[in-house]
Amino acid sequence: MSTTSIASTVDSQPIVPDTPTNTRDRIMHAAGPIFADKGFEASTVREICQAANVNVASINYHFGDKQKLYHETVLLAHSCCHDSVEKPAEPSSDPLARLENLIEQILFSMVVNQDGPWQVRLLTNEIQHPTDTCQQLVRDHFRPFLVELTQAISEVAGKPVSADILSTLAMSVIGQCMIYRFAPETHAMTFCSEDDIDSAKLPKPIDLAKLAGIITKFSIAGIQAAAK
Amino acid sequence: MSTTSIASTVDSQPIVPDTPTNTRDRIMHAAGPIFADKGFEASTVREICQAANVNVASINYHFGDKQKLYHETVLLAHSCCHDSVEKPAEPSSDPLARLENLIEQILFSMVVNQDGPWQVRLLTNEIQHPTDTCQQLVRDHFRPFLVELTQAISEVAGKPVSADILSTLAMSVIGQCMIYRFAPETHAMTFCSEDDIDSAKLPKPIDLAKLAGIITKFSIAGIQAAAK
DNA sequence: TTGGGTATTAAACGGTTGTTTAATACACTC
DNA sequence: GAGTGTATTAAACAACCGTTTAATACCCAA
Repeated sequence: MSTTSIASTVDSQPIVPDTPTNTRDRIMHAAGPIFADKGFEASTVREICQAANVNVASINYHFGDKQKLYHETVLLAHSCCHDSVEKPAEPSSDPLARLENLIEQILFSMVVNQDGPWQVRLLTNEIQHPTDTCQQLVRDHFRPFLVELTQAISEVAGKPVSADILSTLAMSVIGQCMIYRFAPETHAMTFCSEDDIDSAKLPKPIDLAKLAGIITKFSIAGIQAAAK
Repeated sequence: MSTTSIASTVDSQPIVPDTPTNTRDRIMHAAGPIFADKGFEASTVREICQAANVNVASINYHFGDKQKLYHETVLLAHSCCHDSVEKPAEPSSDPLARLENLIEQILFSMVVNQDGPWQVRLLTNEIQHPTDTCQQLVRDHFRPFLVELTQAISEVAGKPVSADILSTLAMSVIGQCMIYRFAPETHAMTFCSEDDIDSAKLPKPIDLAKLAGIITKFSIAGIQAAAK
């Protein structure tokens, strides 16, 4: 509508544009938050197309059907999150520092984007109700990350511990972070006074570094206690 | 159909019968696992009625509409779970023992009923996407439990700690337990080999006591480290 | 037996779903 | 300019949704 002219010779087109110009991307960026908020079944192609300002038939034309649109949207969300997390250039040789960095990674990638981007919410839904799309995510993303985490935990423990215990410890670390993603509303309802429920949702990004520090200290002590 | 005769004078009718004889209860017990598996929107009144062996009009007759059926089903799930958790008759004076018992309570009430009863799954869904029904649950169940937990943590810490830190520690304890509920499939997919994904789902009830022990030891060390 | 309240049923209701169709608009090569 | 392939559109499609209706079956007091 606005960019009809000659500029289609690529050039200044970012990989993930904020306001995508082509119809296909516009549909996915409109579908993302809707799928994330309401789930697959409750989201209708009509509201997605209305949000994207495209015709209802566009989804079937560009993606085949609603299910395939969902699949591609989840993969897009994954690639966005995967890239946005900042990893240190050189992994520290200190296992404690490495553990703290890993905890920060989980916390930031899973919590910080709360009310902004929709990608994390969509991925969290997949974690809980995995579709075929999720297996791909596990293989490409979660498992490699978990190998790193388990290695760091093993070094923090100092002594050798069984694989079972090791995976339990990893779950404890992950659980401490993920709870802030899984139960934010309930967390607010539980801790806040009855009146200002909306006021205090998730921890602010400012506090996240401090939160990561607390969880790290908590975890280091827990890991070393389990190794004794 | 089968029990048409005189026995309607109550007598041998349990409060929560396994195979409810009256239509209203049969609908709720059929709706529970369906709502838990597929969510509110994706569940249809027709499949619920088919599972309950009742007419489609029965839901509207007995509950008004689909939404009210959902509400009553969640409340039923809550009352079932609430009653099934075993609390010690006398709360121990030892804060460590009390913490371990609380962790066992979360773990057992949230994990042990995995593939059997549907109640926990339904409640977990409510925790993440709270409806009006959830506020009632928080007030009646979660908040009182959290007061107990926070009190135990405070005593385990020994020294006085700020309320902020205290609630963070409580979240760490809860998170370690809830992760086994929130991400069971992903957990299996991540830790198991590619082939036998279905074989190892959640920890068996047998292992849950051991798991509770590990989490407790982990948490005690973490709490005391945070208090230093 | 009669009358009335409750429970259950088959059938139909209007509305919405995801998807398809057929026509149109556009950009480009020959 | 004719022809071609792609992109977009309004309209229609059959199927399904939650809900309503009106008729029927049942039980029990009068």
